[in-house]
Amino acid sequence: MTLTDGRRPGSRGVAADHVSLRRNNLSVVLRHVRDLGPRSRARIAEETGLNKATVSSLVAELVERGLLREGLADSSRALGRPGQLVELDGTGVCGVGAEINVDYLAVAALDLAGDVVLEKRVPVDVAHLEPGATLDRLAGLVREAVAAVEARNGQLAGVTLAVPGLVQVETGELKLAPNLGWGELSVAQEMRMRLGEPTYPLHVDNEANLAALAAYAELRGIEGESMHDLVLLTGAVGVGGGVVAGGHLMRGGHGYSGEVGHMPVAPPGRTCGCGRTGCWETVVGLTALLHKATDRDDPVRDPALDVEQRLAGITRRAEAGDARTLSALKDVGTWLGIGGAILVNILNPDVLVLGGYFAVLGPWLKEPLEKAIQERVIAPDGGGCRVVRSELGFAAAVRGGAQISLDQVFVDPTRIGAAT
Amino acid sequence: MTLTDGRRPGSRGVAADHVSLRRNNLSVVLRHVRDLGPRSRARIAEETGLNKATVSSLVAELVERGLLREGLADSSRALGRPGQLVELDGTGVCGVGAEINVDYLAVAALDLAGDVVLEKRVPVDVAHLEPGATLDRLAGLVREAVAAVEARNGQLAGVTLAVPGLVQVETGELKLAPNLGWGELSVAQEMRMRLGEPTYPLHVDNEANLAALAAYAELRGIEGESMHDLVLLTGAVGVGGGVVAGGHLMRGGHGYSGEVGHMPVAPPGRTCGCGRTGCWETVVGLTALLHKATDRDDPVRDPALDVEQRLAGITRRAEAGDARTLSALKDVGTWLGIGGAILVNILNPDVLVLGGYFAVLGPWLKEPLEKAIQERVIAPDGGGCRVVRSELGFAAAVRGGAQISLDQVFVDPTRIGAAT
DNA sequence: GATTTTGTCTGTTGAACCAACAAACTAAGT
DNA sequence: ACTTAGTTTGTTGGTTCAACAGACAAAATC
Repeated sequence: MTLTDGRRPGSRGVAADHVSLRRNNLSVVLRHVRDLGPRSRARIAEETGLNKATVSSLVAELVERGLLREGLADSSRALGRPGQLVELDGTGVCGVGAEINVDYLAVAALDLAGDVVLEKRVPVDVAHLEPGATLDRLAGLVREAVAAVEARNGQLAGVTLAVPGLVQVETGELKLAPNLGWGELSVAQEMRMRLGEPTYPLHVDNEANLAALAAYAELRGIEGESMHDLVLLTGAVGVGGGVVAGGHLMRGGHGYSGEVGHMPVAPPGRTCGCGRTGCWETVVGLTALLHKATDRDDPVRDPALDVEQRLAGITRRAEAGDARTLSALKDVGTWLGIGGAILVNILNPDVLVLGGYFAVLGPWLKEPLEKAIQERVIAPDGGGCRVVRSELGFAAAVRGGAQISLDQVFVDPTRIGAAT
Repeated sequence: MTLTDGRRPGSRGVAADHVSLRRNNLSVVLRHVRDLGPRSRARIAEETGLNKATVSSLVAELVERGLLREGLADSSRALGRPGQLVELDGTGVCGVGAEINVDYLAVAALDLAGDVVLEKRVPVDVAHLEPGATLDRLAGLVREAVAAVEARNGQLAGVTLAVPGLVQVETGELKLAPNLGWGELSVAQEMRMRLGEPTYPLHVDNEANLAALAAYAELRGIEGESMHDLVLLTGAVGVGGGVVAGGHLMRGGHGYSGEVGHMPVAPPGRTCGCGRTGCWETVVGLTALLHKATDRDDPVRDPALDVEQRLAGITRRAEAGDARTLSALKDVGTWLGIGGAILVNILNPDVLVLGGYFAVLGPWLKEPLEKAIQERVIAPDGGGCRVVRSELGFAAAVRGGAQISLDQVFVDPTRIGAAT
């Protein structure tokens, strides 16, 4: 991770002075403890290459800022004086993520340790509501989350909003959200107004991007620290894609990257929401699955049901071994692999993560998907890419939003807490 | 650009001390002068935010290392004492790039200012030669380039080899190069042996990746410094893709990214070299163009002709307004746009660069290509992506190889020159 | 000569480093 | 049980290095 850099990794480096040097090393120690767990000062010094005295000084400052705390004595080493464990102090600082999606609003607050302080999701038929009314309700949820953080005496690192559309990250303006039926709208400005011009940072980002970030954090715990490249596919009505490349979220030149749903891979068939035919999401979106697996008058297609109830219905049938359901799932899995192979050939990720409804139905999708990828990827052994289900479900984007707010604290710990 | 980082941007930051602080600021000043041109110390201080005294000290060290030199007096400002211009000293340090391709070997040496010291290309029918024999000949070219650098009394920053295949960058091992007919081979080790275990760094990288890097440097001069995201498409027998995202070369988890030639976008037609049908390169590769534009017994298809002679033939006919040629070019342009739109939707680059034969025939390909992209990209206005021809032609990869060696000097100027 | 700008010089500050050391513990010997 | 040697931890005092701040001589214009 950069030290003195701004947000753009490609930019010319920035001149550094003693302050940035200190900031860097504070960040190094803090992230070291986050990633590798509680450990003594001596061990931190050994592992980071910093001097023992320096580590002591850095830890003291981080403790004063409420980011680290001293824990128990370390009895793991046999000989010598036992060290005092230093661990992440989750209680002090929290980040909040909130999400607008087609049929729900959601919010999450995470503390510095990544533990969930509050998580809430309410069904809302956003497409049939005025944007203003939706934002009113979202602001209510954000206020609840902020209140929960304040009730814990926590400082708020920031709030990040996830939107399923094209977002200009720098300004927080939404350009287009076809699934919501929204056009241009300055979401950041509207929300700042509704939240009473708050002092904490408020950002807006693409839903799939934030979900990818959450999956990245989730999977580094499982797949290991050497995992740096990931593609997340979230299945919903459409298909969203988020890319982490070299440990950084890939946003593209104008923040419009990851629009994978409209790759023209399918044979000309159903017309897509974008007006064309042959789009990937016409064969792997939830609608496509329902059309393949059920008849028009099937009870799972009842408009009164929400996504999760429909998925529960499909899952039940698949578990019972219903032939038509299984065949439809295999079909979707194969198409998922055909598009997935394109992504793997272009991006060569370490893992391809299934999110949203793909994660729920993962057990049935995974096998045909992996087969299709193995057949189509040019690199030996599928480029070493594994297919993995995310456990975060529909909470991935809000988690990612909370995390990206917290990440700023890890990059620059001096943002938080009293000055020395 | 990072400061204290290793090669992997996602890795945990590295502890910094006074030495890395100095290294960073040396790098900042050096890159500042490279990117913004000659200027006085006072101006560098003003623009970078460093102190005047600090800049003096940094410049002195960079001059001592042979990376900067003092130029003329700056008479641009009206009032006051004129400054002494400080400029890049190209003469001291050079980087070398070399390339193995299907029908030629090439080498280039660039100095620190980016000026060409030597550039050479020799036709070689690599596919019908033993790999060992090819490497022997390549080693000869590299020795020529090194000799040219030494003749100028220049220090060699490094040598980078470009190969049209899947390369493991860390080890320098080639995994697969279908167009050469090569399998697994440790190119780095073989070349080090042939060059007599040289002391300078020797790396191996994918040809399209290096070409993308060269195009990035080329276009930042034209498109401006705010350009950070680029996709390069090199047309040859196949199609290669290179991606620069956020100013960094995107390599993927195992270095296998950018394999765009086999996206299944075309209708089932000719069988591709990979054994499947419908691959992108079956409709946009040079062979596809020749099949569309000419009959079997057409003189441009004469096996005695090389690529450039064939292209010259096609160009001549297009300029003369030959209907069949123009129609074939329009066709290829449209298919180029269909695949290109996928890349733009996924990666949202600032520019899509045409390299290799696409650049040569760019005038005829560009219009249908842009039309196809505009129609298929979801983001407004094609995601702000422009289509641009590269002027580097078939020298892009060697230039990129030389540049990536030189880049190391800009990141850490203390690698070069006498210690203070 | 007054003014403005450049670049150097002197001294200060801040942060990391180094070496020494007291504290806290284990293990072995008496 | 008590002592002693050996280990490891974390702090302290002093050193080093690099950036900074301000003063100032030099070199130009007006």
